[in-house]
Amino acid sequence: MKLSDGVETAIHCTAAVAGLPQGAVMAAADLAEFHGVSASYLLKHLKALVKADLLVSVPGPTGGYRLARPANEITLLDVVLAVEGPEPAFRCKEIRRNGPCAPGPSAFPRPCNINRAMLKAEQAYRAALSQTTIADLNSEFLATSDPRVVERADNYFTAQMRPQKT
Amino acid sequence: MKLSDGVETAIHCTAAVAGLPQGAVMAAADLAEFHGVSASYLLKHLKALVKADLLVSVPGPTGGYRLARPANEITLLDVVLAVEGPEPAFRCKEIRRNGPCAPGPSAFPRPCNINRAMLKAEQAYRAALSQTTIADLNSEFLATSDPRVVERADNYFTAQMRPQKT
DNA sequence: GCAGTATTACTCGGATAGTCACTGTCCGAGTCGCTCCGG
DNA sequence: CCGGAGCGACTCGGACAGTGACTATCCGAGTAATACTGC
Repeated sequence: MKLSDGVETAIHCTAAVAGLPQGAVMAAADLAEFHGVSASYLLKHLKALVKADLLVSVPGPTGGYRLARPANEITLLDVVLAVEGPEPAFRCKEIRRNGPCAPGPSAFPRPCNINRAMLKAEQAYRAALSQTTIADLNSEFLATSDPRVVERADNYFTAQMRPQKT
Repeated sequence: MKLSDGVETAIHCTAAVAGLPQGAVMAAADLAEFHGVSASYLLKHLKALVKADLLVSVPGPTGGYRLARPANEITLLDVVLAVEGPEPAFRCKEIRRNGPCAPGPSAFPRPCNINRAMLKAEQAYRAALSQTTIADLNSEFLATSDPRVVERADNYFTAQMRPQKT
C-alpha cells in the first residue's frame, strides 16, 4: 500500500492556490517553482484536480489555476480521490470462487466478508480524511509555521499571482 | 493507492490455516490449489507471514504451515502489515523545504501538518483493521456461507491437513 | 489620437518514453519418512 | 523380529525474469495581450 507521490504535491498546490486572493490565479510554472518540483509533471496532477472540479484552469497569457469552490469545502479526501482515483485500495478478486471447493458463482450470493471488513476500514480512512479541509490546513500553517517562511511565501504569492479582471 | 493483490491471498490463507485442528499443518501447494492461485507465488507471501510471526513453517515431508498464535489474536492489520510492510501509505517528501521560499531546514522544526493529517487518517484505517480478527472472519464465514461450500471446504481440509505428532 | 486587426507569446491539454515495485517463476538447501541391511 | 544407517523424496527458502503503474517529459491547441496599420 503506497500512495503516489503526486498526492503530496497535489495537496500542497491546492493549499497554495487556496491562499490566493479571491479571483486571482497562479500559473503551473510558478506553483512548480514554489514547491521545487517538475513543472511538466505537475500539470498532470493539476489536470486531475481540474477534472475533479476542485480547481478551475484559466487559459492564455495571465492564465493559471484557482479554486473551484471555497477552501473550507474542499477536503483532503477530495484531493486524494482526484489524484488516486475513486477505486478502493482493496479490490477483492473473489478468489474464494476459484478453488476446487467452489460449487459455482451461485453459491456466493453475499459479498466476501473479508472484502467487507477491508472496505469498512477504508471507509474509516476516508471519513478521517474528509474531516480536514484545505482551509484547516492553511489556518494551521499560518499559526504554527516560522514567521520567515510565512512572509517569504506571502511575498512570492503577491509577486506571482495574477488578478483576473472579470 | 492500491493494496497489492497478495494481501487478499494472504488473508484467505491465514483464515484457512486458522481452520485447521490444533497442531495440524497444511502445505503451500494445497493452500494454493484450494484458492486457485499460483503455488510458487503463494510461497512469497507465506514467507512474509512467517517472518512477521503470524505463521510457523514446518519443513520436510508432511511439512506445511500453521498459526503461530491463536486466531483471535491475529488481526487483519497484522496480515496487511506483514505483506505490505510497516511503512505508512503516505510518505511526506517535505517538498515544502524545496522551494525558493524555504530559508533552511531549521525553519521547519515541526512535522508537516499535511503529513500529520494524512497519518492520522491512516491510524484510523489501521485501528479499524485491528478490530477484526481472523477468528471473527471464520465465524462469520461459517455462519453466513452456503452449507455446500462449508462442507466441501471441510472435506478438503480434512483430506489435505497433516496432523503433527509432537 | 483611436479603432480594428493580425501577430505574438504565453498558457494549459494530451500523447509519448523511462523507471520502479509488484507479479510470477524457477532452482537450491534442509528435513522427515521409508527402505534396506545387519544383528 | 528389531534397531540403525543410508537413501530418497518432499518441503520451504531465496534468487531470477516479466509486466503494469507511476514518474517524468515533450509538443500541439487555444487564448489574451500586444504591436501595427489605417482612418
